[in-house]
Amino acid sequence: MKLESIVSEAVVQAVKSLYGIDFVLKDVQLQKTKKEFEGDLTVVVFPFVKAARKSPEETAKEIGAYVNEKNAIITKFNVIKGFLNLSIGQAYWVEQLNEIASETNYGSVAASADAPLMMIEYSSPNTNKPLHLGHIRNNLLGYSISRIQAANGWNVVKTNIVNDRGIHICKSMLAWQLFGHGETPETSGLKGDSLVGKYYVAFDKEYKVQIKELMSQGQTEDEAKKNAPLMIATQQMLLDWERGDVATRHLWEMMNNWVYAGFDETYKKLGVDFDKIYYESQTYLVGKQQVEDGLDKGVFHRREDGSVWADLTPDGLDEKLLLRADGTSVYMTQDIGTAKLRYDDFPINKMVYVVGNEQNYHFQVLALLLDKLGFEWGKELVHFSYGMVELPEGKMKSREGTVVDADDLVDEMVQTATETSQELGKLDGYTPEQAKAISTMVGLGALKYFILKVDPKKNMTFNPKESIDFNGNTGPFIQYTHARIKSVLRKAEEQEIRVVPADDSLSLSEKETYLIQLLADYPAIVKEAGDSFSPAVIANYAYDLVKEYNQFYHDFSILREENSELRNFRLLLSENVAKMIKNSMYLLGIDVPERM
RNA sequence: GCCCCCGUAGUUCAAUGGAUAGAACGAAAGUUUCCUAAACUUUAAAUCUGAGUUCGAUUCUCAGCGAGGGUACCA
Repeated sequence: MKLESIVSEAVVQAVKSLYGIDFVLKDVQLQKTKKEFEGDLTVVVFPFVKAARKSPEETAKEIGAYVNEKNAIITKFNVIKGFLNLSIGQAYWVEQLNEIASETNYGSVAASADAPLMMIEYSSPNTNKPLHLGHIRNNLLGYSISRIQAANGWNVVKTNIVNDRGIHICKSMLAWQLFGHGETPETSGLKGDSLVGKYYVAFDKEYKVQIKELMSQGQTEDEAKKNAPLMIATQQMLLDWERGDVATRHLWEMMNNWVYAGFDETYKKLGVDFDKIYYESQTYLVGKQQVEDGLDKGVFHRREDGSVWADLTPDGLDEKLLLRADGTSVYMTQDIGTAKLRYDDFPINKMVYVVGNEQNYHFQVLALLLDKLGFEWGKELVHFSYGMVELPEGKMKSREGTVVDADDLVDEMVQTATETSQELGKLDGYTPEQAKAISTMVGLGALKYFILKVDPKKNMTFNPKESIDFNGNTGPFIQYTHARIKSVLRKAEEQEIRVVPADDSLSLSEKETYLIQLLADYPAIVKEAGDSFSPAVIANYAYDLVKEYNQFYHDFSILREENSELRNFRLLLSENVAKMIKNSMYLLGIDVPERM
């Protein structure tokens, strides 16, 4: 049984016996005892003070004395104000360590065949420009949360909806037609997605010129935006695309294929993947059909100009456009169609959308619309809403060229890792392939950890001028600690020291028992990360563990310890710290090296 | 206008309503005949303002100030 449960139960029993009041386990507030006080686990006794009709100190003392006497694993207690600090005997900790050591995947719940299925959508790029830093956060969060939910016993299907059609794609296509002179990735040497992105920017540049011109002729800004020849041509192109015009489709296919090749490279570089990819071009018609069905059912209405709307004012929201006056579909139409296809394809129990918080409203609406259309799972969808990545100057804007390109950033990180390794002489004597593999791991680790350690709900700032650190609370710090432990374990092996279960007659330091306590926390951390959709919980845990271990490593000898039982214990402890580092980094999608 | 988020050391991030608000970077000072110094130790440094609820508020409520996002034919 878990320590927390044992103690909670003991306290409930103590309160009942001492004061005759019934509390439930949930009422017992437990926390790790702060470092500056003696003890392992602290009970907050304020909730019981009223029932006890005594001062907080007295109540704490009485409860402390009771649980100390009745429970063998509680060996000591002390009281400070309303806080009851309990010390847990080390026999318990040693037993815990042996148990942790016996399970390779301690803390993970394997999914059974009939486990519920969670589909997680992430990435969801537009095919008009390359991926940038915002997409990196999305991809890393989506990938990590998939692993975390799998570790919590879910069957997970990772999915991606590629927004491969629509007015934005037509902009790139039109600009390429007008200004491209037949340029291809091969002739330009550019990555396919970058090439297409170049024309998206070119479109915007020319569009702005046209707007300015029309405004100088006396049109308002809104009129000019509507009447600019480029915009009219783009809208025509979208209509041509929707009615299947061969030349338009051909151009579209060609340019999208360039983009896919580019995306594949970036995904591979980031180490993310998908089980099932949907394309908007294949789902939007299903969406349109769903909207038509909604019209028939009377849940939507058509305006005089032909546009279709959902009236959400009874739900406290606005009216929402579902089909434009010209009959073309919008973002929402597509999402409805995609949802329909997904639920036809998979027995989904929970649908998760990893999408930025700028779309909170969109998903509020989507949930309502799906519900109105009769999908019983509509209201159950989870919008895993994460914050924006901002630059010190503010938001990134792809049209203004202030975005941080995903490929460039990864390359820079790996480059910095390579240089740092060389400076420190860490990779001397390694083959170039080995050195490259380690630098890649470390560079990516730094980037991923930097992004994932932040609470996903919060906006975060990234300063491109200051490179991401490799010291302190960073991925490389955690990777380094793993490599360090592995080095010790290799040396132990060379000395033919076999690591066996620990002996409970040892005398352990506080640092050592605290490390075991941290290891034993892992299952609860994995659960919390899953419940709250927060890889940051895992990241912070790993950092705490590693920080604590490095202090231990500094203060104590492992291989040079003369007492062989103690030496064995420390090796076992180290081995399991390494295991937990590796397991927790796995949940973040970060690899850890054997040496660095 | 309306709706939603956010405001913690110089900077980037932590803190289920609980003890003296934790880290990291940066700044200052130290640790290496010793298992990897990408480490360890020490110092200085913060809850936007004002009320309220509470035994107890960074956390909850209200008001103010400041920043960001959304808001009906972009995705």
